[in-house]
Amino acid sequence: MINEQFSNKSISQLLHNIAAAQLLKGHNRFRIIAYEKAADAIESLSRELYDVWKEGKILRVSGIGANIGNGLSEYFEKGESQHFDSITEGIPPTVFLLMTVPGIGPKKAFKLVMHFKLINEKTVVEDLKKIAQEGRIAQLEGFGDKSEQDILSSLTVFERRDRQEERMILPSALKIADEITTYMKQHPLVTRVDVLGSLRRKVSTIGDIDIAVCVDEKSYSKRVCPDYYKQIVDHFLAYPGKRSVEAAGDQKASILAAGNMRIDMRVQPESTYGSMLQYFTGSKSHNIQLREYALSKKLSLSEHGIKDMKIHPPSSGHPLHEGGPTIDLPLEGSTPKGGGVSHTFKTEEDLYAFLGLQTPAPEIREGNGEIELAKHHKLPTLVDLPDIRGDFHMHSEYDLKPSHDRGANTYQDMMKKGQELGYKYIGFSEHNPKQKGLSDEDIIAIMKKRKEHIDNIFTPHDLPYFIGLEVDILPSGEIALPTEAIEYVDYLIVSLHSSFRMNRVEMTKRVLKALSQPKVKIFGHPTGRLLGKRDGVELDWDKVFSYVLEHNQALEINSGPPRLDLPDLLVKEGKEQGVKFIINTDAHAVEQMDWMTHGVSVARRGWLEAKDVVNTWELPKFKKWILG
DNA sequence: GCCGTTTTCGGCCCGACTGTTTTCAGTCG
Repeated sequence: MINEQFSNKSISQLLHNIAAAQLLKGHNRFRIIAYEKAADAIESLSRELYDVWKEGKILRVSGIGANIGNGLSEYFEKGESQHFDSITEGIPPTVFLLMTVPGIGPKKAFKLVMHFKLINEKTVVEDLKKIAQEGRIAQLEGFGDKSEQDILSSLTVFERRDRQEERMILPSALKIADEITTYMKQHPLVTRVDVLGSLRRKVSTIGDIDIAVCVDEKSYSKRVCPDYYKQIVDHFLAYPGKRSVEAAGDQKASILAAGNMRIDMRVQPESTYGSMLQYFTGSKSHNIQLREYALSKKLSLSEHGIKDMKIHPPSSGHPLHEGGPTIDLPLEGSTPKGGGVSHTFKTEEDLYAFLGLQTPAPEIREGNGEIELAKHHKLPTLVDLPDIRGDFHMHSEYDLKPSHDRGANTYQDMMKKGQELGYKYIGFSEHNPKQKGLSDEDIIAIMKKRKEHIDNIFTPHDLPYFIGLEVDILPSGEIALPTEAIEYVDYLIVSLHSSFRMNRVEMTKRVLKALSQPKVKIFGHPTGRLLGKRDGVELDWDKVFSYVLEHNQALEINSGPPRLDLPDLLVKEGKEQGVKFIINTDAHAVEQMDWMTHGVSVARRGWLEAKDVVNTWELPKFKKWILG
């Protein structure tokens, strides 16, 4: 558990503030951009930057170089940085506070603070609200009646926002996205609707939902009905699940839906839909890198297409034809600046191919080196759901007096579900019997009886099965199971379920000790995080990686939506060191065995191929591994 | 301030929307 002051959100905020301070002071604008890029990179990091820094890898984060890196090191060590402080010096802290109100950026915030002398951090929101109500903002140069009203309503929302803007776990956001998608498809001009952005990239938590709407090509080429787009936007704004309208233009709009989830929608015709898919899917970092790469080839990339800056079209306006189809982009009213030939793309594959790139899977479009590999057509073939041959972390209702919750279904139910899922083998893993009130002899007897029970109920018609157990790692590093009971299992999963706040050195010692016990093959939900509720534990991951590598063990990718643990970035780091993984659901009911798809998404985001995931292996190879 | 298979110097993503002006600046994603 790290100090809130050092959380990614806080650090990102800090760098944004520094960028804003430089903007206000008129510093070099590329320096400002650099700080903003670093802030964005940290915000979308799937691990805590503080942990990355502790591992000495802070400079590996794209966008953090020597200067910002040093500043952050100092900040992490001392809780403040002289360098950073010197940049923000002279800017009242209330400016940064007001910047967090939607619609107020650095310049407006500064202007308001200076003009109205808003220097009390505790009352600034209240003070500004009062000033707005008195109609004094509208009199300020650059402000008007409308912006005064906007500020007033933003402030009101801001006041009761407190902690509501938390991110949603993936399935909850998917549900909202499904509903709006279905709704948008009802419009006759709509030919296709896609959920893009972080949802398509399968990020573990979702901040907002992006959808793209494709309209009938005819409506575009005819151009007899310029209000076609408007009709789509209006349809979107009339969504019954809408709480409020955030913005609305000719081709895009934003609303707030249930749970204050923001939904951004954009309209595009079929002829340019590929560009839209690409633009709206890539993370900010992926898109910026892609555009920079395109620019190095004198190609300018946008959501409408690619402008070739090398060739200038004849003044008659007829575009040259080269490569894909070309049209005069974009729609009336926004002629591209500087001329250049425009190429449009119906599919993403066409777009990437035009740039000479392999198309990266959506899950890895994070700007973490995928563009570099795409140039050489060396992107990995990512593991996929059909590759999975079995689930090894599932809890049945069998009562072995477990230390934690039991499942809802019988072994037979889970076997049947496994067969339906097309699995080739399966593993059962209740929690270990609780130690309180049970003697070692009791536990050994329970474990023996359980094995007999399982061996009795299945026939050769059932899938090959393995008897496992999820065992608590005690604070001492011992496991919560008497050694003699290990005889009655084929494999053990060891997991942290208590004492999460332990320092890095002690925690690493504890985990490695648990991993050294006989028959331990899997480290379950390794960080112990619960999304939005509990941070992961502090561990020396390099040590964990090399230990499991050396002892032929696997790190679990737990598919439970509140966990998604190991996190994708650590999966990627582990893979780079040769670590093997197992994707499990941790199902406590047969329906939850369908969660496998979420774990596969994490694996894909961690760049895993099937060979890296042990439960994609053929039975003989897998058997040798798990019993080995 | 960051970064590199055309660069260790000389570049740096792109467009939509909004409000205030009247051609643009600020903000956002």
